[in-house]
Amino acid sequence: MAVAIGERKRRAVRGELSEVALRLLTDRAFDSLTIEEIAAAAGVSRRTFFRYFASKEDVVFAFLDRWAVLLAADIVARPADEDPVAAVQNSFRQLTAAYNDRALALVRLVRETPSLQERERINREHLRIAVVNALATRLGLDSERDMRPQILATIAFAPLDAAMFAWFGNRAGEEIGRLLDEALDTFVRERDAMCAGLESSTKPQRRPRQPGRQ
Amino acid sequence: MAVAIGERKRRAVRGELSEVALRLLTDRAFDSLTIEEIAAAAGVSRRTFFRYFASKEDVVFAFLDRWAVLLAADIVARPADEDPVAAVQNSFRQLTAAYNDRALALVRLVRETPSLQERERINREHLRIAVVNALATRLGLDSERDMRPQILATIAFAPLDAAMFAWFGNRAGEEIGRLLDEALDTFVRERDAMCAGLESSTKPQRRPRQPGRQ
DNA sequence: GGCGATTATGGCACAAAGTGCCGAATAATG
DNA sequence: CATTATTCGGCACTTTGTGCCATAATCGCC
Repeated sequence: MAVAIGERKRRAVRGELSEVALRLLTDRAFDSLTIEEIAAAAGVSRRTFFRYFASKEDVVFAFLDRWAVLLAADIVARPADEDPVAAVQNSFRQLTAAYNDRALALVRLVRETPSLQERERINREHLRIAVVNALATRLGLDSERDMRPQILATIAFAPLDAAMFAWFGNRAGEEIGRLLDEALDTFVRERDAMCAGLESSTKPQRRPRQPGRQ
Repeated sequence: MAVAIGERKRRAVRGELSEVALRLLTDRAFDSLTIEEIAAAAGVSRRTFFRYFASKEDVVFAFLDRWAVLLAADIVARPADEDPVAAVQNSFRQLTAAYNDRALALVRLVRETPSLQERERINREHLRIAVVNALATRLGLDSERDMRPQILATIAFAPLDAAMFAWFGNRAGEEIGRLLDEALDTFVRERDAMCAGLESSTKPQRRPRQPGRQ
């Protein structure tokens, strides 16, 4: 039986398709580029394209997905004694530092294409879930029953989100690492005011029963 | 000129379309339901459907969008002296209390339909942006230059997200208000540990320059 | 109420995504 | 070389979403 060592060839074709599509996308808008053209430029048929990518968006995220996987893996692999929230920060800092120009151009493309933004949102959600599970594992908690991993993940992402948002917005020129520094600084300096306000205003309204589980 | 008091009729048709679609969706899966059927059941043509809704998803979110708008408006309209983070909590608590069964069934539908989940993500993003702007206005800050509104919004959403996630997940039976209480409680009790860990681990690594703005 | 203008509607055609199916080319195995 | 599995290409089909135009409903006005 020809049991398909074609796994190697399959990768090659997939890479070629990505390559061609990304090259075409430097000139054209994502929506105006049809799969017909991508397939033709790569020398395969439209039908074959769909055997390698489930959708037009996939051909762009073939790169970006890898980045997210890398980040998640790095977070999980960090030393167990490191603070979980800090671990997320450090992994992020490390991977953004290694960002090459091509990935940066891709991020730009995603930012100005609605259908790609959707995929990015899904990616972020997956990443978040991965982080939640990683944090739960570190703390020895069940993320299905205990809310702490969820809360911790949100806290960890807060400075990241703020930095990314500023970068995507009107501060694209600045370095992402510096923006993250600023976001962390803001977070640390403002935390007392935040928590104080939250505490004083919600507690008198309704006394939450103490959750029984430890 | 027939300047179209048809605004009234337009609303009626839109409502009818929504009504019909939602009724059909109690039996059928979202993906298997075609616009052709919705239009036929409502007594209009497929082409006319697209004059009232831009996509099949819109017909579901005609209801859900209103809820998000209400929440955003309620947050903005809260007394100015109330703590911003607490304001978000209280608005959310108030609106979820008024959640009727239909909206609940809709949320279920969204949860089990990928294409609708996508729209929900967009909704959340819009809501978040609205909250950021509302917080910026309260604090007299420019959300384009200052990261504090971003950070505050994330903090405010953290317990909400945790509560919603638990509710959507394996604790759908419990009351959403109680879950929010638990999330808030967790947040308040854990905040010191979180911030301590974050501080000690990031600062020695790279000293962020103090941002100049006050 | 009738008439001209505006607006909504329906039908048609069309592009493009995505999928199922089948025959042909291709490559591995004996 | 022959067989057999796998991939590829082409074709047809469904569905979404949009542009265009003729027709029917509606409105303002006389």
